[in-house]
Amino acid sequence: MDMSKMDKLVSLCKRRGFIFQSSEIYGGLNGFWDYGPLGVELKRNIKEAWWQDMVRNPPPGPDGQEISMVGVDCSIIMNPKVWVASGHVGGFADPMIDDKETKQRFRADQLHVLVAMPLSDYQALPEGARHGSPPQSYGSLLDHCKFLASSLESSQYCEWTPGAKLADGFRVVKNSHGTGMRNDPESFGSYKFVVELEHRPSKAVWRGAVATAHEDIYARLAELPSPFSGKRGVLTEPRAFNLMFQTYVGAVQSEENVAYLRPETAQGIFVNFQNVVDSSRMKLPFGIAQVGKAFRNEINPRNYTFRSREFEQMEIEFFCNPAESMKWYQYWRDLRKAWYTQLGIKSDNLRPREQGKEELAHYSIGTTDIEYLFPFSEEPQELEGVAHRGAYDLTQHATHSGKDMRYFDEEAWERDKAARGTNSFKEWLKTNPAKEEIEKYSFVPHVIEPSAGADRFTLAVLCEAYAEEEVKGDVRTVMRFHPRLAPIKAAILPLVNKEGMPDIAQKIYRDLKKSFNVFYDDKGAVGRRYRRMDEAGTPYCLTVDGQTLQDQTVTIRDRDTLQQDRVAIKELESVLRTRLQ
RNA sequence: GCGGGCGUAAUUCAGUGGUAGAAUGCUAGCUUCCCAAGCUGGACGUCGCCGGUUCGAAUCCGGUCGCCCGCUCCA
Repeated sequence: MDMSKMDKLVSLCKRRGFIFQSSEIYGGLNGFWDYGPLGVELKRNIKEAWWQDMVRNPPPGPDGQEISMVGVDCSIIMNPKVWVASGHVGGFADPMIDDKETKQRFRADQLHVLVAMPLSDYQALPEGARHGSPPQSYGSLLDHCKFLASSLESSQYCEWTPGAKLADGFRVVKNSHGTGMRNDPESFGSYKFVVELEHRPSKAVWRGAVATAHEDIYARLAELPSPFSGKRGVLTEPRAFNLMFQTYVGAVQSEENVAYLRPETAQGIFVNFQNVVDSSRMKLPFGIAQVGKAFRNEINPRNYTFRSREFEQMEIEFFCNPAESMKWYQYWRDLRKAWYTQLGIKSDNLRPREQGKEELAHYSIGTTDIEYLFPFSEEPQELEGVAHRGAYDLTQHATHSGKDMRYFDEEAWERDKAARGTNSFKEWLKTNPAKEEIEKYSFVPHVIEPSAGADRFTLAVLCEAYAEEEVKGDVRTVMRFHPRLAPIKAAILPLVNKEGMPDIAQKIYRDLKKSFNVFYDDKGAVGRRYRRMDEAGTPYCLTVDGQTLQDQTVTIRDRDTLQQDRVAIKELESVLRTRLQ
């Protein structure tokens, strides 16, 4: 037998009831998984450890101060405008085009087809529609695309290679790997037309732009040269890859009541920002946390539960004064890494990785991925992203909802108002103070977002825990969970099924299960029962033996060292409590 | 979505056209005072699903679903 560690782990998870394939008896469903009796305990323990350590009892802040944290639990389906504001409606629905020959795939909106047009027409384009800067609004974007499409009739497509020979008056200004689009109309002066074909593999500023006009432009895809080979006739029709799960609210399925299952829990926090401030007397800095399901229609779920279409997030949005935001960013980045280490993830396998500038989302000032080296990959994979999101989200929601998302710093105003010569902030505003001065008191908070994957961490814990070792010529498979996370905390075992041992063991079991998830087992030889508990990752086994009958003590076996100590029955609860911390 | 591989018991696998197997696990009883021991029994598979070829299909063919690997994707 030569199975990889990952194969053996997957097998154990199925066999012992950690993880099952969703709806397995019907052939499963790609990208969906169920947690079995042991898995659900493990995942609950993980979520509860997170809530306890981040929300109820977070460690002190960078200056030793108490951290203020509260939770919310938001609906999965929200007003669809939320997802317009967050950018998911525009950014998450990506039609893709394949190059049939080279098997390359790219987002349709990364195929830029700029068509010939007279210079005067170019100059007549709205400012935002000219190359180089993103259109200011969705509307102008649409207009721009339509305009391009309507001029297709008079267009001529360039060949792939820059400098390729074209008809008089045409030239190629860029190739696929060019950077920055030519935005200087003067340079077009000596040419009647400018023709350009571009494929931009990097994150495009014009996301969705051309996609919105695909009926017009994509009708001519067959004539377009492939950005990879320059060959015509190898591009497929764009196919929609809608990464948001869509549904309908109400019984009538019409365009007006389309809604989405949330692709992240974060937006529920942002839209409730003012509610929490108003209802809970929260003062900056403070955080709002949420644990919950999120849904993404991944193109290709892979690697066991790692990339699932339904998954659970543990997210914090930490709101702070912009002036202090970098301090808090560093605080959360370090704290989140330390948390994983604390729960038994070896630092060798844990890689914090600062994202490069070119990787960052356009709104992010900095992002650190906390990555884990899973056995299924040679590259570390993301467990959590700690992102400095600036004021982006609250500003977006302020713009789209028309609601004020600013925070008023009463303490700062109380401190300074005498110097400002008035008690009323509103009165002071009438004196037309400088913007920077106003923003000392009233501003949109910056946000630090530690966003962790509950299922990903559960998988990391499983991978990290799996171990095989040789004991007296036999292979022992043991899940070395941190005791806080272990699904079963202790097993209670009568050494043999006679002399009243089962009765004593049952009584111990009934007492302990009020406080811990414990397991009673009297089936088979005790060695076999120990091994069964090793596979379940149970840190302690309590065994009732002959001596128990004499002195009311039992043995307590340590999963990792196999050492046994004697403990009085009446002290079991406190001993366990200590050892399980 | 593409290419390749695979799908038989709870698990890991054997079985290439003729009555579905092994090991482990599970289970009942005996034994057993400490690490998958032993003995004697037992249960468990419409061979992923649908269709076709054939007298006859786990086996051949087509489709489909799922899993794995590589691309691709992962605001």
